[in-house]
Amino acid sequence: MTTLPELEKIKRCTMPFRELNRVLFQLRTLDADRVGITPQQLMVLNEVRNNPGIGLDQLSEHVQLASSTLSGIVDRLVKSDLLRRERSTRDRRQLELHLSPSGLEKLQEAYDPEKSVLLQRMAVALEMPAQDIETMIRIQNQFLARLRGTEELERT
Amino acid sequence: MTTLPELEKIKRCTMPFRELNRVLFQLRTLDADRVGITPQQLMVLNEVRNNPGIGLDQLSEHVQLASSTLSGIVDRLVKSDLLRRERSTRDRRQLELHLSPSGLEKLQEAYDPEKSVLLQRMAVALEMPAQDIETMIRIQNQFLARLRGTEELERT
DNA sequence: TTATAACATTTCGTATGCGAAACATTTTTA
DNA sequence: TAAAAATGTTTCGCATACGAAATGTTATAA
Repeated sequence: MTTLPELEKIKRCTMPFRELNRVLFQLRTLDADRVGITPQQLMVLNEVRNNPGIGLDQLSEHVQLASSTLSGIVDRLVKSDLLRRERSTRDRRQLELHLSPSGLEKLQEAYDPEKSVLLQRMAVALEMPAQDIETMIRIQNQFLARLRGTEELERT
Repeated sequence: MTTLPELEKIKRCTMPFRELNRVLFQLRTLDADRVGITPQQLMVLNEVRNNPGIGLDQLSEHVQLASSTLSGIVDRLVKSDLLRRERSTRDRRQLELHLSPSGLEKLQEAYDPEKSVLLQRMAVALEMPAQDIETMIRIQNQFLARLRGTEELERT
């Protein structure tokens, strides 16, 4: 059986990851609530604004959610007139997602730099030394690669 | 409006966190499926095994889930005879959770070091230089503190 | 050219996951 | 001592969240 000290080490390594996702969710919820959508919807709107015409499979990679999950979120956003869903004429399997005018407005209101709690807290977080942030990301990606069993590919 | 480069930087910093949680979930799912429970149930069983008698509010902190969420997960685990739920005699608001014999057995089977994908991949990940892991955790905690607006407390 | 495989999305069933509200209990305040 | 506040848990309503299966479409193999 894996020893308790080993389990504690695992715990210690993985807790910051769980904690950060939770904090992000809560900060995003503050902005989302203010404009009457959910935090996941806000995240999706933001991602579509940054990648107009994106399909579900790509969006899935960008936001790290299953495509089945995204299908439902997108459905609700389309029904609320915040997103437009089109089929690609080149490949009818593929969706092309776009923000609607009211979706863009909603996004701009949520992420108004003077009101957005998420953006303000992120700005503070990103004031950390750039070298520290780069180091953290580098080690995280190495850690991830090992967990995935793809560590060879990350050795650069 | 927050500039695109700033949004991309935010994205770059937060993606590893989302990715790691997803990978952890998927690895835990492999172990959980093998013994017929869900990944969250497995995580809760593990935490209760390491903290016998723990209550929901404490458990909430340990696993970073809302107590309302945990209430449901515990309910299902009790119904499956994998956990025992008792009320504290000192404070009747407080639960005291314990693994049942079959819960312990299920946990040991899931986290059998020779079968557990999560433990094996974690072992590989933890073979990274200890200094790297410490550095990652330190910077993550500083990042978290800033996001929470409690960065003063982390300055040591 | 046809059959098979792969891809992208949707649907389904079940388990989360959250915050707010409700309830019971304990602690603190007046 | 009684009222108010705080704590711990449960319930509620709704939105995820996932993997598996189904569906339609495109690409590849035979």
